[in-house]
Amino acid sequence: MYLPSKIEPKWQEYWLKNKTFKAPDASKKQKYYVLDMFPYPSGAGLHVGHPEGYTATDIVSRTLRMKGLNVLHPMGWDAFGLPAENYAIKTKVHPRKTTEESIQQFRTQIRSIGFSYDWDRDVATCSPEYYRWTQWFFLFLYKNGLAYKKKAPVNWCESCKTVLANEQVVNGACERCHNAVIQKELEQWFFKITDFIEDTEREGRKTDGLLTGLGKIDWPNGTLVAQRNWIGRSEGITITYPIEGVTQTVSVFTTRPDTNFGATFIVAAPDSEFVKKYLKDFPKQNEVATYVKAASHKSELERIAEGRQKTGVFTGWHAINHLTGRTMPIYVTDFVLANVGTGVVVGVPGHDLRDFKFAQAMKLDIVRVVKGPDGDTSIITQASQVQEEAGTMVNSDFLNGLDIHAATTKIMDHIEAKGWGKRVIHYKLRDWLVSRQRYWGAPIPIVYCPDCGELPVSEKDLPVELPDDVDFMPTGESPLIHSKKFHAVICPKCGKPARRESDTMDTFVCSSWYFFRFMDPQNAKAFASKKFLNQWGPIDLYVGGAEHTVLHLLYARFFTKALHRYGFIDYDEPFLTLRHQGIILGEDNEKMSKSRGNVVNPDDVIKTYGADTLRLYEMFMGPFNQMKPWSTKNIEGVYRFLKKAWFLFEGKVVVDSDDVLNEAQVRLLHKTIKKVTEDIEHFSFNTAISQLMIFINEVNGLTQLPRKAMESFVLILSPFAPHLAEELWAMLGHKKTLAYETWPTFDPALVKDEVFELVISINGKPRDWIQATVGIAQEEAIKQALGSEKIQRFIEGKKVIKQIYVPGKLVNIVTSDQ
RNA sequence: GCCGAUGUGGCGGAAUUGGCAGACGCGCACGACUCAAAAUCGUGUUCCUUCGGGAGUGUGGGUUCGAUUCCCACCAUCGGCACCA
Repeated sequence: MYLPSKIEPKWQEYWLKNKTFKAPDASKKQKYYVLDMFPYPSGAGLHVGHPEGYTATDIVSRTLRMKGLNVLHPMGWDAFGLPAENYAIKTKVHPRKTTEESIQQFRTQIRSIGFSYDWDRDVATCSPEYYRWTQWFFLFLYKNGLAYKKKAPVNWCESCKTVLANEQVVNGACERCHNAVIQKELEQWFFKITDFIEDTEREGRKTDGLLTGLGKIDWPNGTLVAQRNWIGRSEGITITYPIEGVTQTVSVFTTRPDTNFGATFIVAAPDSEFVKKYLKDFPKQNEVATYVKAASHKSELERIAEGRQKTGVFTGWHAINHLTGRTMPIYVTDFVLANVGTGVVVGVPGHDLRDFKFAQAMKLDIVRVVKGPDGDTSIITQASQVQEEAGTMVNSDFLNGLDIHAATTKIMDHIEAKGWGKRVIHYKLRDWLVSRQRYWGAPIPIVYCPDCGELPVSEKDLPVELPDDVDFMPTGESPLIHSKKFHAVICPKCGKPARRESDTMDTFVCSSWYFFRFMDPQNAKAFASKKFLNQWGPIDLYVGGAEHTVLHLLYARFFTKALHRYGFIDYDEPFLTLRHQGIILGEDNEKMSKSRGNVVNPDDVIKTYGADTLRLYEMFMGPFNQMKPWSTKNIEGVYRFLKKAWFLFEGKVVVDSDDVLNEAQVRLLHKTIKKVTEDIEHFSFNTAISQLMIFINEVNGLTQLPRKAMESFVLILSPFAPHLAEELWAMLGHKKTLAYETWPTFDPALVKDEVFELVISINGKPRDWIQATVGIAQEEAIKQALGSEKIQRFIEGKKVIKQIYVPGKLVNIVTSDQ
């Protein structure tokens, strides 16, 4: 009987006890680092989505070990974060307790699936041994001017009582609780990620920027595009205009100076520097002040809810267009974003839809300066006439007749030559706000001394421990502020009583470097030694969900580039190959959720069918990176396959000769080895499994087991169903694990057939099939094809105008219509 | 609106330098074994058909001897970004 519950725990214990998958630091073998995105251990336990990615990396890891590589395959816990703290607020159970329990549960569940992790490298981000080095990273960035404090308008969630990073604001609402996010001015810590957008050089060491680095890594296209868009590089020009009757000037940023002959007004963001600086000088300062105040009270959500109706207020000032001499009224409006360029924009209503709508609302002039592909040169009165993308210049003096792109270059040169403006590059990416007014995170290692000011904690005093005895109810300030024990600190410089920074770090900081810790997890002197960082890094294969296309991956790349710049590591990209798993939907084709009641618990699957079936099923469901629904029925299919394999081996006599296999079966085995090997390399696990099924179906009736052939089969099955494979390996008479046996190779001669079925088609439609030898010549193939009675019937009375032979495949006979 | 992905039987899916559409699995039908059931094994299973064939990979065009595959235009679903000047 095939009893997974008997064999699986046994092998799991064996692997653990013998440290079968320990990755030795000293090895002559070539290294390969396979990493999963480590899970956040939530109280809900493991989800079927977790083993999807973990099985894929496990298949790759097990295969590469058999191919003779020294594989580093670790697992750990992303253990700081809001859910545990929120749960604590609700239930009064300390986050440390719930987190430790969850880690325990996750570890047990993950071990019950038989993944080949090196458990000696297990780390949790909430342990002092770990966050000590998270704090070290903060100091590392701080000392190099890459961490700084700034009063800034920040995204504030009133419900979570915390600041959010731009990335954590979704449609103007908090990513977690979906409450409206408001703007608040606070002193916050930032990491200077923008310093790494472009290529940099320090002491002769070149570090590829976040943009160019994307060009040399093997990542899914969509993720590369998302990163590029998030960084949002745009080349433009800042133009400074004089203002009529006063000495002040106004500077605007534009990427489309080509349309500047059509500029008829200027618009500034309510919270722009320009408005802040000159508000009291505006002739209409009262109206503007009212508008600015109203705008600041609007949340991002309200702005969006207004349906993009354009509103604004005139400042009373007019700027003068250098090119046309036209006076352009300056307005304040909330459709302009303060943090883009100068926060002030030149209005070209003929060729920008937003400007057009504003001009309509404010009854401002609209001038056409571009003739689009439709050839329309009439006065622009409707939105459909607003040409933004393409065309040639009109009504623009020396630009007339030029394509808009050529005109852009020409006018930029002109503006710079005249000294009216300067080319600039603008990025959407902002520096990373890492302060959190929360308890369950790594404390920021800074102290404030009344005399000496802001000082970094000395490295030898790390970790700054997170005290357990605090009231972590959210108040808008960090809970640590109320902990006397935490604050009992003296100034490292003058020895007077000082105050600790009470904010903690964003959990994304913890997860930006965990993959380095796995390379040297016990190191008490450094986050990892240079030797191991360069020996094991970079990560060769990284697998995880596509929800991390910007956040985590961008931050991890930033940390890697910072380490590279200062000589800690020799590589400047952390993840050479990245693959995303597709989301597993519920049986009803909807996203799994408690409220829908369609959640599948992996433990239940293991209980009924075993871990091998769970692994195999998740890989057999469909293409790895695609979204796919769960099906309880389809699990039966892979379970049957494993049972077939078991019954094929159980109680059978093993013979040393492969003669019990016929030639077709031998050929099939070699084809199977080839296909499984290649499919694993291409992440096509579903087709690899179907090939294994084909093989088992073919040899199902065997009464004696040919040793060599069956050994090969067991070895290529083992990455997918390792427990069963170990058991079958033992049935073949082996005493130890197959984990380091040599991966089978195929005989190229046996993969190619000697005869094939030659398809004969007429006008592209297959009509007959005949046996032909592989090396058959074109003339012979066509002759044989025409010799077919069936074919003769079809071409009778018709004129054959062409014959095509595709070697090893088909003959196509083309006839005329008559 | 922009960007990215996807679209093939009753269902999950397979097939890419353009060459037999539907591998493998599920489900279903029939058969074998059984007193019976389960399990297992075998056969069949895209649709239509006058059994000669015909149609067919989201839709409409195109290129080609030949298109699921390449090109153009559209439609639908999902995901991301979203007033970024």
